[in-house]
Amino acid sequence: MDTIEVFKALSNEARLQILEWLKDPTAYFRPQEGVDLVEIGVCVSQITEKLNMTQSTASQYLSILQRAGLVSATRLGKWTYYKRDEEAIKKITSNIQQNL
Amino acid sequence: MDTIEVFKALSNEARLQILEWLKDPTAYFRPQEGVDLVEIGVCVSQITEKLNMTQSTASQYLSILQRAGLVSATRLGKWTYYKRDEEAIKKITSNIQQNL
DNA sequence: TCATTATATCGACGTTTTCCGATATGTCAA
DNA sequence: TTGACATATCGGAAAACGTCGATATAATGA
Repeated sequence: MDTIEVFKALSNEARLQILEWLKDPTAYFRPQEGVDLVEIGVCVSQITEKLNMTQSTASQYLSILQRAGLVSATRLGKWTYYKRDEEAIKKITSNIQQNL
Repeated sequence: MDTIEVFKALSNEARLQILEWLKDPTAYFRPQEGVDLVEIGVCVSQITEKLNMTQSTASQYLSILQRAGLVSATRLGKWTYYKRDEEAIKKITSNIQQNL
């Protein structure tokens, strides 16, 4: 768990926004054909749409969040679904709490 | 309390190092003529020395930490003493814990 | 007042980050 | 297989960051 990578990932308004939205996917995203937004996650297109940035940027930002261990990805057919990794986030915040 | 500024301040190895040292000043810094390292803080020269960077950089990094609310500064004579603002840090970490 | 010392600020330059458009890859359906 | 769609990756321009040396400011003491 590289703390600096986590802080870097969190040093960006758009990425914090994504994490925020993913806290309550059904509140922020349209329901998806036979996919449980909460269990599986939200696809890149929907995040791109809300972000008001290009698909390229959204994809890269999701990658950064994933590398930092804050979200996880699941590929299903054409779609990649991203969701928060609450376990990991709990470990990270408790680590920050303890060591900062 | 600007969260992003905090994360940016923490996205740097040297600045994290400074925060770490300031947790236990007497362990990492020489005693200072009639100044309580713990109560008043550590002066810029001593931090510069340990950082292995220039005085300019140390001063700027301390400024960044201060603007993020992580440390506070006290000027006494020629010296500026920096110490962790534990109150603020507690608020910040608890805020991260709660909102991340 | 002047020299000295501690700190802050300025200007610069290389590196990293931000964000984009273009294109490649993967997947499905016809 | 081909076309269409979702996502990832590449290459780049502009902004921000990391870090320095030089210089300005503040405080002290001779």
